[in-house]
Amino acid sequence: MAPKTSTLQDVARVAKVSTATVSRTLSHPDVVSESTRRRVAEAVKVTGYRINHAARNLRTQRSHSVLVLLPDLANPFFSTILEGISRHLSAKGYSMLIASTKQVQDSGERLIHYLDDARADGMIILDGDLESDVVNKLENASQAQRVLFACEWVEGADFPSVRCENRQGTRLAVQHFHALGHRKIAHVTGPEGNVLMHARKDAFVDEIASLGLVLKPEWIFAADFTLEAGCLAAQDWIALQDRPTAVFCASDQLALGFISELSRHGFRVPEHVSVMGFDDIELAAQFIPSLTSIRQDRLLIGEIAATMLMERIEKPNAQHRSSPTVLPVSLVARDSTAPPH
Amino acid sequence: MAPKTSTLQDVARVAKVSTATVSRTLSHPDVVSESTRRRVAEAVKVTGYRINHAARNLRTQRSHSVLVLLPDLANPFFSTILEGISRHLSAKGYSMLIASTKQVQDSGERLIHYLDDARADGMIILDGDLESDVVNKLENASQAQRVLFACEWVEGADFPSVRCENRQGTRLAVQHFHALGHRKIAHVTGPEGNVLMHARKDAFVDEIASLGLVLKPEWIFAADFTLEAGCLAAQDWIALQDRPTAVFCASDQLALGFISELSRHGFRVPEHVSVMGFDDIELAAQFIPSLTSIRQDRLLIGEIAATMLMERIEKPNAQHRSSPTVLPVSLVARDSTAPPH
DNA sequence: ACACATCATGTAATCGATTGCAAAAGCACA
DNA sequence: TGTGCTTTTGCAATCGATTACATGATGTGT
Repeated sequence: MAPKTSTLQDVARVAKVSTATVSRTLSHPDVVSESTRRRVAEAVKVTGYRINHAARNLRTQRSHSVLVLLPDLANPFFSTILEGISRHLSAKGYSMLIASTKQVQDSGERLIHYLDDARADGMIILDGDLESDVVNKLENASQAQRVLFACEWVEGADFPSVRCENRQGTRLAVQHFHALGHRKIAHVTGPEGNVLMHARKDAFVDEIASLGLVLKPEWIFAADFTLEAGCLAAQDWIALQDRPTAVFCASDQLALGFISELSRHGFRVPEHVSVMGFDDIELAAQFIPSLTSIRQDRLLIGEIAATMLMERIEKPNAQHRSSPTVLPVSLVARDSTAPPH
Repeated sequence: MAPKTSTLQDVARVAKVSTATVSRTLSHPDVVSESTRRRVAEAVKVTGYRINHAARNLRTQRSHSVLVLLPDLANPFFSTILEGISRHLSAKGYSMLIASTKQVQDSGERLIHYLDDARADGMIILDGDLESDVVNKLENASQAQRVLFACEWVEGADFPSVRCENRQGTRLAVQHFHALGHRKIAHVTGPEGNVLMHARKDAFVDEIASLGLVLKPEWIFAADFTLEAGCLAAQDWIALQDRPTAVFCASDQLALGFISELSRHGFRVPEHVSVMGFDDIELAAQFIPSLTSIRQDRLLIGEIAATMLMERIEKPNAQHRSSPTVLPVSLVARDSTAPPH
């Protein structure tokens, strides 16, 4: 007894109307008469009809789904953003596809095709470090409209994007240290070439300068956003003769790794050095010591990204803003920062 | 100049063969002659042909995508599992859809329909706490084949599943404490009603008994898997007259919260109390103190789940094993556990 | 040279919903 | 009752790939 799902035809037969009418009733209820609307509704209930997405997708040339591309699924930083995206999409009847840019099988080539494949109507990219030929192909007029960057972006390309106030966040961080009395402040950067890394590092250098502080070159530790890199940076800090009393890390993961490695070598935070991160991930508040950080509202980033993308998908002809949408950040002061001993 | 993606027809025209032949060349290359195979390959290259998934999905009645359902996107525990699933799926040309069971809009009703909607060929569920009417509907003969549980499962229902050795992991934990010399051991449980919570709690009680240890009722702290619950449990522990010297938490998040709250009240781990977790999430090694935990290979869980599901999707008639696949766990000893002072 | 098996290819129906166009029905007004 | 307009419905083509079946080409054995 295969419960063979029923089709528009079945509904039409039961309601004694044509399939065209059923289809109209379902997608443009206002154009059919009150009475047929009732008949069809009844027939739908009787037959247990469910629309077949494959058929609709083929006919309408839309997949009703959006691809989200992230550099690394296993990075908790992204999960809240996904949650935000997912909420908005599913409320609008869209599905969310996920793929990772770093996966060997998913060479950039492959990812691009989600769009012309009829597999996704648009994509949200959370990774600014795409290979440039991939970016070029995406910029192709027919596609750029349906691609949006969130958190990160590609310098030079003009895809729509949502991001947080990286410069302002960095400024807040430096000012916080300065207000506490720190004068020797270090920075652990993100990965070379990454747009966030540059935005934050440049803002850091600028702000240090505008406060009239000294910045030795060896107080900038090159790293990437990971825990491990934070540990390495801590080793570098330990090795210094003239140690900064405060360290601004470009991500919370970095900061956690940094603190953790320090503690393994007998240094305590904030007694020996103040440390802060960026992102305010869930764990920041629970770490020991709890981590001062720059908070970005990741749920909101996700929701806005989804909203903007759907706008562009559903009204491809409308004039959309081209400047990036920039969301505010705030400083959350916790135990990892204090005045210098 | 819309680059209008080309279709089978276009390829057929260029290669001067019928669309049927092109289709065959692409999906069953062995049935066409060497020469047409070359002609078609050439034509595909010239036209830049990409298969239209919507069309194929409609015709073949398969969506070539799998839905992964998780209780909470923002929980980092799941991300590595997703990574594992994603690797396998994308290698096989499948897409991965993600949805959250806790989302208001996604009432169970809605989730079920991904399958008969032609939106997904199967689903992997990482949440054992589905409402029972949802489970019932899924058990419907035509669907049960295409649903698989990972990590968690539903007691009584017989969907295929992959999980780790929860009992054995718990036993290892208790034995570890016992070997260190602990005799008063507490347990912070998962959420009431959750299958993992029960598996681990029961195993805990059993193992304590079989080692001949005392277990006071107030040494079992009811919680759920979150950081916050861990903090609360710590407060309960602090409030006890006769404090256990070791605490086994049902998840790493719990353990981190527990330790963190203790530290806020001046207690140190492992000096005042040994603590261990379950899962061995990335952060366990970096926390201060680093966390002893029971390791489950989440990447492997994901890969196996995907493999099993695809087996069932692609060979619906084959006889598949019905007993759960159970993966081994191991104990990773770190700094959060030590002999009692 | 004929009968027959084998292999390669083409023809056309099909999956299920949507939609332009035209026909029919309903309605108002003279 | 007839004319003209609006609203509601049906017909049939369409989206693009797959595949059962038919047809044609090639080859083999006697």
